[in-house]
Amino acid sequence: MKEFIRVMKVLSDPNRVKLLKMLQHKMMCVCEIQAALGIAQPTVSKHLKQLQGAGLVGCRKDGLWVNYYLTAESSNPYAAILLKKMKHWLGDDPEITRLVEKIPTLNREILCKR
Amino acid sequence: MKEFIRVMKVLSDPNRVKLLKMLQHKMMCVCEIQAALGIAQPTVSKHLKQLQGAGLVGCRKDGLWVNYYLTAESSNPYAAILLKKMKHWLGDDPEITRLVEKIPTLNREILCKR
DNA sequence: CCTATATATTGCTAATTAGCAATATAATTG
DNA sequence: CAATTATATTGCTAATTAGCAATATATAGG
Repeated sequence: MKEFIRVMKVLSDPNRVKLLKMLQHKMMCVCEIQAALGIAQPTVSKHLKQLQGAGLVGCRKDGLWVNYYLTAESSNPYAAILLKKMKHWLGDDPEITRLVEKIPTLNREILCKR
Repeated sequence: MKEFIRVMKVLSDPNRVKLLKMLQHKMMCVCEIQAALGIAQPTVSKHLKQLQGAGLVGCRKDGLWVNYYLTAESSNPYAAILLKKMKHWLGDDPEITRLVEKIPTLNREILCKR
């Protein structure tokens, strides 16, 4: 029950959903996500921590950057199923499409250093 | 997006999840649900209203009673899919099984009148 | 129409949480 | 090791919400 609730709770925030939809297209670092969503960096980190706690995303350090990605197989079964379902969802949402279109223009070399 | 968030938010409360799992077995009136969950009647009504708003349950009046049931086909596509998925979920959760076992013992004629 | 009863609504409180600014940590570079 | 930079953590505030008690609404029976 607790596992289920955790996934549902994590999926009930628009910014976290947008974040997952972006990660469907590309591994991303925190500053790229921050630029795309237009929210403060600590807020992004907090969202990512929750997504990680629910088994929806994982990360790998690469120097100063930390790359976040969708988990291939989660320890949380509800996470795995919902992630799969979400691939077919919200693809036509205007807010999501606008975000996804923005992804290729993000350049972490330029975005950072501030 | 809004429809999706709404379903996820509604599904991220333990009492609402328990309620749905009970409705999988039987149509129930408010006082039966109240007795099963052990929470105040207005709280039950509020949960039911949210579940209804997300397209997860419907209701039909029968005299003084109002019978709530899982929606066969919801206007909210996410609701429909999640309801279907949930049929195979949490069946082995101890809290859920305890609740479901209690259902046959509930008698609305006795429960009410207070 | 008056009473009883099942459910809905309202008003309130305590707990949770998304957001930010400030600060801490960690890794790279000179 | 000192400076820089990407990310994480902490502390705080405003907004949301689960819960209850009190009250309102609606329906059945006398």
